[in-house]
Amino acid sequence: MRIGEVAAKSGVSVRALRYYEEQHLLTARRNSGGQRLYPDTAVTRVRLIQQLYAAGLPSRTVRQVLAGIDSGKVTPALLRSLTAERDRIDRQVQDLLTARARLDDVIATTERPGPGCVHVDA
Amino acid sequence: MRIGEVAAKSGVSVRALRYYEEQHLLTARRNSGGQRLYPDTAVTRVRLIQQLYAAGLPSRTVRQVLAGIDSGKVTPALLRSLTAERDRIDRQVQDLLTARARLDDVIATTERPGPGCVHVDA
DNA sequence: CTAAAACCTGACGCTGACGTCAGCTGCAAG
DNA sequence: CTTGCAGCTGACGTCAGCGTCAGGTTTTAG
Repeated sequence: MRIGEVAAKSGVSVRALRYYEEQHLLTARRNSGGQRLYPDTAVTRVRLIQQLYAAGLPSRTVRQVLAGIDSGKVTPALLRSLTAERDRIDRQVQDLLTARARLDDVIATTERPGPGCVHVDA
Repeated sequence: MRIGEVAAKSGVSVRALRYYEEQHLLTARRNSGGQRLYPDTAVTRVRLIQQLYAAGLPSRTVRQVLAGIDSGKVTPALLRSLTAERDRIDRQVQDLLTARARLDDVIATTERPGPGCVHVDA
């Protein structure tokens, strides 16, 4: 597969794929003309990269995770890093739910008019 | 209260407070020397700002939310904006939980050794 | 064979929420 | 009075994940 097809199938831009290569997240063979050739598994790998990015992992950590998966073994250092990220994700989910509740407060004051009084305390 | 105390009590930097003023999220009186003077309520307001930022709202939207709270009324346009943000938050939480599950996969392969086989499909 | 896609490598631009430095002023303490 | 921290206003730096040209090559369709 060439880069355009991988981009289409994985839903990211061609630029992003080249960026991933720069960051050593994704490698590709080259044909005689210098164009990148990807195996079919690249599509899933890209989707995984996107998911990890969506979780706020920096490319450095994504690289470590992928290295762990590729080698089939996870170093203790990576393990600590992963559990730390997992905990961070849990906190972030809590933050999001808190903010969500705040938004609902504001939304509710409109739907139920009257002396609009959003709880702003602590 | 002067800016340093607000920063300490709300857990953000002095720079951030001045930035909030630039963005019209937070106003302050000035003393004769030009220094900012904040009411006690500023601390709670700053925490609210932080929570909304943590949810990924851009300062433009935060400004609208604060305006809505300050005036006690929410315009239909803001309401649409808020529900859109709320839906975005819901999607983001889902993404985070998905990524969290992936991290758990990787973590699990280590704790239970063997032919390490993380599900990377779709 | 030729035109049009698709691909290539740089390299600069963008966005947002601040960090940080420079150079100056205000203010409370000894 | 003076020392020294706290505050002030610009204004440029940062970082990440790409977007977007520019200018040239390779592949594909007709």
